[in-house]
Amino acid sequence: MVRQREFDEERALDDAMQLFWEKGYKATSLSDLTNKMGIQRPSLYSAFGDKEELFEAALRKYIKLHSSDIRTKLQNNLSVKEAFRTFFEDLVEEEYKGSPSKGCFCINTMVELAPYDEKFEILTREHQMYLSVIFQETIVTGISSGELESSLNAKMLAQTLVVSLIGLTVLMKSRPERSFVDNSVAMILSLLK
Amino acid sequence: MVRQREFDEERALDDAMQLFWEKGYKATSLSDLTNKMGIQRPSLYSAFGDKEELFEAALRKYIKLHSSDIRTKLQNNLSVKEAFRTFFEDLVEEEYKGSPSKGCFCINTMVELAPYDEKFEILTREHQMYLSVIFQETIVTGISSGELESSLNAKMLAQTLVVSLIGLTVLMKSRPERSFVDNSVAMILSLLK
DNA sequence: AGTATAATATACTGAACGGTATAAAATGAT
DNA sequence: ATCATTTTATACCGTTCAGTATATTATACT
Repeated sequence: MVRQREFDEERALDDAMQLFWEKGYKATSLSDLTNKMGIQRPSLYSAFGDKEELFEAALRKYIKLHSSDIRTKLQNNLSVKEAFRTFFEDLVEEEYKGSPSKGCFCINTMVELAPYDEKFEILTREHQMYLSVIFQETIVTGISSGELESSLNAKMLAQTLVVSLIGLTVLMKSRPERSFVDNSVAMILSLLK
Repeated sequence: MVRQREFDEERALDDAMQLFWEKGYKATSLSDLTNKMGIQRPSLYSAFGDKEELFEAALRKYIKLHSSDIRTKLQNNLSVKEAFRTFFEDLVEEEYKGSPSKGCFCINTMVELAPYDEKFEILTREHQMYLSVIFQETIVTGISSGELESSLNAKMLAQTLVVSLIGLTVLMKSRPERSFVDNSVAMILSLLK
């Protein structure tokens, strides 16, 4: 080893993640990437491979962060109902305060790439399955503690919450009236009896 | 008027719709379009304007077809519960038999373009609102006939069903285990009491 | 039949794309 | 201090992109 890399790989990957997250795969050019990452083209290729490999690394990083973020949010609350309520309400609040957020990188990828590339089909599917497991565990906790009715089917309910989360996230991209989203959240949460 | 157009505009627009629906805006090139539509580039420009105008026309056509298709499916049934059940189950069945379908053109556009172009934000939002109205009318019918409990909030429920429809459509792009989707559908339908 | 008009087909434009060859700059090991 | 090695920076590659200029073909009207 002779000359050391001048840029922070993790920092550069984070910049790439933000860009792909915001604009998607096709709409993000290599010039966009090198500008945002602050590195030259050959440095990008030597460090991350081609555009698709960089995208995959960025998505994997997002999925890790997203998973632990959701886990934290759901566990940061004594009440399970309250945890889900603040989780969904914060999701909505984040989207409606000021300028729109970028939505979910994984969901964007499900739409843009999953149908045409098995690698991304699997990656995004496994993330959704993982989220449903986190949800399920949280629901089971609520049942065990007596907060939720023992008649609830934790797995089915968790899967339904994942579907609802996806639906809300995508719907909000069209910026519907807030009441549309609020009503849906309220009704979805009513499933947690 | 002197020389008449050699191609069927409506047919050509339908071809463009299929292509944009399948591949999205950016991933569909003008060469893809002229090949599929069977016309030359200048014919396309003179008949439909530029790529974005053609895309908008294609999306508007899809939205019209989709609206009336859903209206038909929901009204083709004596029981409201049964109508929604077959609607959602057919949606899933269509996706899982053989090769995957193209999903929903409007949802794809919500993800790819709505956040960056107000024209498509409005267009897609209004379609989702329209769908929720169709759903709401159907639910009200069920309440009036006594099939559904009068305590149901038709509007909230309809909006929730739209969110669920979006979530299911997007989730299926990652081709999850069928039970994941079936469970969600069953739980969503349980809201129709 | 001749002419005006509009729709074709061909070929081209400049720009942007993803990716890379080449060479200069920098550093650890000897 | 020199050398081997790897990262930089610049400039370039062929390809594809959306869009158009040009010229040919076909039709309706006179």
